[in-house]
Amino acid sequence: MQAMLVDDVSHYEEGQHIFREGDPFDAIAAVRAGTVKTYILDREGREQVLGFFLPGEVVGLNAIHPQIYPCNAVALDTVVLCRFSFQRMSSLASTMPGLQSRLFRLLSEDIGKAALLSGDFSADERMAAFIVSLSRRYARRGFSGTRFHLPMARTDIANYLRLAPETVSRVLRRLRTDGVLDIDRRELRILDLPRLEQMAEAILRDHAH
Amino acid sequence: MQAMLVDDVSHYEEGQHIFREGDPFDAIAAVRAGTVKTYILDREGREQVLGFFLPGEVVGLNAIHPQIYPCNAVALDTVVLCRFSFQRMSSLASTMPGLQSRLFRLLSEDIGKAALLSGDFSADERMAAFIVSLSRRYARRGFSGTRFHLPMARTDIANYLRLAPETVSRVLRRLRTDGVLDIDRRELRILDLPRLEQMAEAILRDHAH
DNA sequence: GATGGGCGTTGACCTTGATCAACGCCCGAT
DNA sequence: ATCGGGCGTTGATCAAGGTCAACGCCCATC
Repeated sequence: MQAMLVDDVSHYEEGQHIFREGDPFDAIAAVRAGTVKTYILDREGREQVLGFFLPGEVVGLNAIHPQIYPCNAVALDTVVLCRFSFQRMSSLASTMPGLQSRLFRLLSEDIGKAALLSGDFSADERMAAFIVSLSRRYARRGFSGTRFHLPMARTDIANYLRLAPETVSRVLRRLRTDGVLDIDRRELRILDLPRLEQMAEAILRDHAH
Repeated sequence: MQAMLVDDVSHYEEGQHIFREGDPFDAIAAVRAGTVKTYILDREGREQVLGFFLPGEVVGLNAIHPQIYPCNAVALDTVVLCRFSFQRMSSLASTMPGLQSRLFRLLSEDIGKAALLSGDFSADERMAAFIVSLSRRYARRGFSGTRFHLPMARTDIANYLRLAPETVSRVLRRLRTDGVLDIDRRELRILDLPRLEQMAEAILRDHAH
């Protein structure tokens, strides 16, 4: 069924844009490999990171209405994307309840995801939630959930979590000192996942499966 | 069409619960009159406000998946609700593209709404955005956009905006001192809407009509 | 009328994370 | 090999808003 709907498989080099704010929305994009970052630029041209998308995840769902991408998406490393025509997809959804229900589900999950940062959480909690979320998403796709490479810069993590980069460094150092994780630049190893999950639970309570 | 789908019109007194966390999801609830607050309770039983729903707005969309309400909804004053069976609605959506498209739109708008608080915004910006958002939503339904009664307590506003109640009082006092608005307990009058909108624009950029 | 509870406001003090100002490391270009 | 730029880390200081501790107002109940 999925092969039936794939319009396009495309490759992007690190730093290439997949879509830009204002582009017309016509397809749902699923990441097959690599990592995608979405961001907006504010009035002064400063970047605000909205999210990171790992293999198996769908980018740009919030463009369904009003059919225009409200943000930019850029490849953080080499990315492979599968595109599904939304027009064709929603027509088929009319006759295939399973597909319609799948779309409702994806959209409903995105509501949950957007709430990740809307709480009043400490820097520790945010950082823990970010790491646990990555861990779970990598594990869900068959990758290691305790040892992974961070494809995004500290400044991007900080921006996404609405923290200063200095604070990200400090929290990571504290977590390393406490024996919760080990980190060397972008190589991360989780040493005490239950501890991290405990720190993250207030944030991730809606996403425990 | 809408009359065709209405299962139920019900009334709630102030303080009555409309649904509770864990209740099975079976219908979409549209507010016809009054105001609804949604909240969750954390592990220690503390309340976290998730949103306020005005007349014409739909409560509980994020329950579509996984068919269980993830939060509580309570009437802040006398509330009239219309319920639409989601089962029937989604079957009909399969054959009526207009309805399906309307559902996608409602869900997509909810993603946008959840992002309201996910940024790194000052107390002033949050308060301004809250007031402008209320103003626009009241105006959209034909009520006055510059003079309205706040149906929720300061503690609820503070909780929703992730601020302390003292801070809400202080910001409102500052805005009154600056001549931006006048407020006496729950009666609010906006005196300088452009100024408020300017303060709110970083937050509301995604929600401009 | 008196009392109690809920709500909102106010001032003083405290805490968390941001800002500012460096420094070190790594990698690519020359 | 050297240099420059980007990235990450570290320490000192500052600021926004939270916490704590009141007080005043309003309304319902007795």
